[in-house]
Amino acid sequence: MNLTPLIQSFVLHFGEMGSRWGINRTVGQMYALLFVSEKPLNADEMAEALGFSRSNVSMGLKELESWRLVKLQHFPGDRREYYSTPEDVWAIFKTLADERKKREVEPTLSMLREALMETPANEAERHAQARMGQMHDLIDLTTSWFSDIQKLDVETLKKLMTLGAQVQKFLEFKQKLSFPRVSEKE
Amino acid sequence: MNLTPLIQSFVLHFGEMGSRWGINRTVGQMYALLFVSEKPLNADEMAEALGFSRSNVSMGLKELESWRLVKLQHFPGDRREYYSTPEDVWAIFKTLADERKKREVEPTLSMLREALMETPANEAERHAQARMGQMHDLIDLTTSWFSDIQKLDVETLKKLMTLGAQVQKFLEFKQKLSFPRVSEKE
DNA sequence: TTGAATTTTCAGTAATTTGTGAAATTTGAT
DNA sequence: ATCAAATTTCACAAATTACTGAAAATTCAA
Repeated sequence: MNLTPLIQSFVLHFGEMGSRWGINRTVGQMYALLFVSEKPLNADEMAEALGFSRSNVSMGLKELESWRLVKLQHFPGDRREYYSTPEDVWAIFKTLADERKKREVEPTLSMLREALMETPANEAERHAQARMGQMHDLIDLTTSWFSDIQKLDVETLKKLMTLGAQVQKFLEFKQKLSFPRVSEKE
Repeated sequence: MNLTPLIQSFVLHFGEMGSRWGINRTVGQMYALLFVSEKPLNADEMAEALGFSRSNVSMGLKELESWRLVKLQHFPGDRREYYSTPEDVWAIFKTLADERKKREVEPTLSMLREALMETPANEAERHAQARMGQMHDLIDLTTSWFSDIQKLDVETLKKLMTLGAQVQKFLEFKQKLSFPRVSEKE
């Protein structure tokens, strides 16, 4: 791996983290390399920089494309394909969240909903369904909220986050508007 | 696996999902089994229900304990250890988030901060640092916001989520308070 | 069309991760 | 202290996943 120590440590860390999140280590490294690269890279450059076989890079890029995490482009007079990552880190984050939602959250919600349709055969199943219901509601609420939030433009999102737990005050305020003049209890 | 089809499909799905998130499939299944179980289970019961070896269950439980995802308890006159999951799904979610933050997010932020301290040796490194800075800020903002939000009690949290993107209105409102009487342009 | 450049596929191997059974350790009742 | 019950450890085997090189397929310029 002929990268400067600075970039190398980033690439290696990212590969390591990737593997903890169910992403192949070398794919994580490829992504990290593209992320910090000044200019788009072709597969040979990546294979060379990371010390992987050309075919491994090809498969890794396919994987990254399926996650919509890389952009493909061409340069005039050069047949090779050049890859890069979007510049906007928030956009990247959103893409990743969307894709995980589609691949993991939605199938899980479907499975839970189907299980909840069944008539429980005994007390154990009745209890299991109650638990699945709790899990379903948590996932459902969390992810719909998340996609709501995602629709905000980045600047609004940043403001919201910077505000942090202050939002609580807003909720209290809203509460008062809905039930004016009610005593302070609760 | 001598479980009813309803419970079995939940357990299997959960194992599958676990493995996509970097969690050993059998550990995922063990967790799922405990999650839907009416009463705490001991290791032998789990091994029996899931068809795993006793030693595999032992290691899986250690793993789950390290994530603080299971509760251990004893019953009078029984030396064996019984495991269960917390009843409150939101509490479970928070534990998981805390643990992932500690294990993955914080080390990543440290790595990024260290990289950002270095003096860039050339233009490529300068650019890489800029990118790492962007990533650092996103992770930092997102996670501090998340831990702020997490501090809210569950009821408030639910209200907030139910509100969804309406929060935007709050932000606009706040904006007006900070700069009253300024013309409407952005 | 031909053929060189480029990318993809895939069968086989390598590496890693997971699971097991037997042995060792710990626990607690007597 | 002793011993059986319970749990943990760990070396090995099994299973899964990742990587490679060679061959096949695709692309595009001439």
